[in-house]
Amino acid sequence: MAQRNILQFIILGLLDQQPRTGYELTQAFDSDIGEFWSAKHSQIYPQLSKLETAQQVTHHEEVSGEKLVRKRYALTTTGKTTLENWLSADTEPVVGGGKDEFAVKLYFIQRPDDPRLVQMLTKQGAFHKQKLTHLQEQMTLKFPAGASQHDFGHYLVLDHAIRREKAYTEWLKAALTACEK
Amino acid sequence: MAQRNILQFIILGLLDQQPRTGYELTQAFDSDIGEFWSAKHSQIYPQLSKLETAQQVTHHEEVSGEKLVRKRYALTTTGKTTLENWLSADTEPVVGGGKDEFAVKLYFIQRPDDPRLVQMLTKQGAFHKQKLTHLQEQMTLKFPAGASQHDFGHYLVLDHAIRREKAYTEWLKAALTACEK
DNA sequence: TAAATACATGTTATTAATTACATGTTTGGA
DNA sequence: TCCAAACATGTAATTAATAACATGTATTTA
Repeated sequence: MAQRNILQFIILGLLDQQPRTGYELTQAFDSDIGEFWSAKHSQIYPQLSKLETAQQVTHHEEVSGEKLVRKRYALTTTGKTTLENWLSADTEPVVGGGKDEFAVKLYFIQRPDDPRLVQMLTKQGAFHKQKLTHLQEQMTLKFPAGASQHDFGHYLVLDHAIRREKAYTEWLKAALTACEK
Repeated sequence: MAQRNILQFIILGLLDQQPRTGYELTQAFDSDIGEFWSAKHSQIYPQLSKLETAQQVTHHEEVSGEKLVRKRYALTTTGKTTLENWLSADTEPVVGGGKDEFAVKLYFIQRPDDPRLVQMLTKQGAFHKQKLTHLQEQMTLKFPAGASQHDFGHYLVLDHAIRREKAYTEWLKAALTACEK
């Protein structure tokens, strides 16, 4: 893509929650936030450098063990301002709702009796059902009492992800029904 | 990103439906298929050239009016085979469910009483509700009798898009309720 | 104690995608 | 008949993102 470098703001947001290392930032994209954004370490480390050059973040070095040096990054006041500005700015809704190779494939399979359809739908269904289960487990684990006062954003995105996966599995189920009759 | 050049297969799929010009392919991404994939003409024209070099497509020239030359592309048998192979191949489900700047923003707004929340949720809600309505109109327009034998894939992705937008609006509504109490 | 795995940080090469540049034609309406 | 909008096709510059390259440390476990 060629977005407006949203990654930088996400990094600022994560560092606002708590100071983190590049490694920890990378890990963050493997958990909840990964449902709605992703980035590899090869994108994160250079971005951290740029943010530091731009005075948005600073780091201090931590030594663990004998020689391992870890760089823990934190927001500067400038960085905090940048983050707040982004959070307060209008978010233009993305028109095309993301990319979905599977959906596109189905688009090109015209006939409901295509021999490949059932297997395709079943397989994807299994995957998304499993993912849904995992997300629901996360929810009961992290928010056993429902929406919380602190961590409200976290609750919202988890709920979002669950609803999305639910809708996805239901779509697959309906599709399966529609092509079996 | 750096996908496995899925665009090429989508172009093949679109050309399999009917021969098209680069311009018409571009337009295709503004309609239904645009819900699950997008591409600009600056990506399409070069890709068409590559596909032609690779013998996947051919074109013939049409003259309209005095001098305007249109290139209408069609699949070769090789191209048809490539397409079928792609359609038959396993589709690995994408782990991270796409990117959503709005969702990420909410993630960083911890407090449910944040003064920005209501406006944000309301605004996005209006957009997605409108989009949902538009999609539902498309559905009743194109498939007044429900799922069709021909054009089944088209029906599926429309249904998919509708369910997605419905889930999105319901999430926003629930979020609004949750942060207002 | 050896090996495997996780921790940790970077760079390089390549691909995917958008934005902007560039040019011209056709059609329909004011 | 002029003008705007849609039609039509390309290229160039830049950015975003992934995959692969590269290297080394710390911890756990067999």
